[in-house]
Amino acid sequence: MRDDRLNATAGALLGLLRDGPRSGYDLVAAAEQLIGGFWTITRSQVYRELAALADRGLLDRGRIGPRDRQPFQLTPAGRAAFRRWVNTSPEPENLRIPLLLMLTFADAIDADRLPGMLSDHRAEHARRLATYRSLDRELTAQGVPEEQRVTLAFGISYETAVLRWFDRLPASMNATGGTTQS
Amino acid sequence: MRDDRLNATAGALLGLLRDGPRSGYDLVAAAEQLIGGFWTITRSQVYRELAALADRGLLDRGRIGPRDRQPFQLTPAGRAAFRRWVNTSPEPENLRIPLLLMLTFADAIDADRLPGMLSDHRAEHARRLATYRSLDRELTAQGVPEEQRVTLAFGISYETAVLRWFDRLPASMNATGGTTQS
DNA sequence: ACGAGATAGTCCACAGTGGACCGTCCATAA
DNA sequence: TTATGGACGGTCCACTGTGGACTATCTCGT
Repeated sequence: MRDDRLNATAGALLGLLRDGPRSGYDLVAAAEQLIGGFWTITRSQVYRELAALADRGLLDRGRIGPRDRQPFQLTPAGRAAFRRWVNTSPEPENLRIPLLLMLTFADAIDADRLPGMLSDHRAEHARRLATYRSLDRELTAQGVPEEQRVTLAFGISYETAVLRWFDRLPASMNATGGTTQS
Repeated sequence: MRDDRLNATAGALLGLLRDGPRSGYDLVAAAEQLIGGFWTITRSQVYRELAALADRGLLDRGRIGPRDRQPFQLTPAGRAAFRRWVNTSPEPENLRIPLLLMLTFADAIDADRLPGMLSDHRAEHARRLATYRSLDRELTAQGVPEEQRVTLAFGISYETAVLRWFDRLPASMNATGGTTQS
């Protein structure tokens, strides 16, 4: 029995395919929509993984449709591999935040650029928080259970914390000041 | 004038070398200690980047010391490149959280494994929060200014938010319950 | 005198990112 | 009617990032 472990991306693809055959293109979109903010998969990687999974017999390639569209579907082996993967312990998270890296060197940043840099990033986080909140309200209204909104809840917690952090930066960095909204 | 842009890792290395010559090994340790939680650089990458930076004339290789230790030092061109890099706008952050990915598929996780998985991760975050807090107290006591503790402040905000998120997960997932501490 | 562990580096396979590029199909506007 | 802009669907590549295996060297405590 050969090494049948899956990386997280492969596991996720199998998981998404439980709902039925999809093309690589669809899978990218589905992943983006499901967990975009806290997991990413790129086109390049999806097609690479799909090919590898098909080679390992975990997926079947469907007939090529219009625009070279090729759906993939789970095989029984793929379904089993997914079940095994989803019951392994998740790897530690990985956060890469260039803004924090730069702030480590804040002494070398031109004083007149820093506030703009900060407020741009802050605005982006505020935008995301608003998006998450409105999406959460919408799903709640549609009766989507809490269990299926935990990622969204995480996003809301996270963005809220980030905004608070921005608003508590030392005044010396935050010359333009921050107005906390919503 | 050729393309003189730096990736974030290269920029960070140059930044760390402002304090004087260091070896790759030291740089890994310094980076880990400075911003370990929100930026990472691995051995392999450091040596790869150092070689590339030296080839571009941004670093000078020092004499090889004991244990093949080779220090690198900034050239004037390197110093200038750093200054340019640190004044570019930081790229968007990138968060990869396998736990959230798995929870997206929580319906397929064995009910008896889920609580353990969650509490392990929660405990790890609690540990980190404690570390950050104690380090922050220590640095504050040493008179390190707030400006040099913003990353730590971010860590504290972040871990606090994550713990709150854990504690508010639907009871159906969190069978063992969570006791918020500290 | 020796073994454990820290120091320092090399190398490789794999994973992940972003952009360039290519064709196809469809709606709509001139 | 045509053409054209944009959405769809995929390939390919260079670069960046991760983790582990492997080597050698030096230090320190017993």
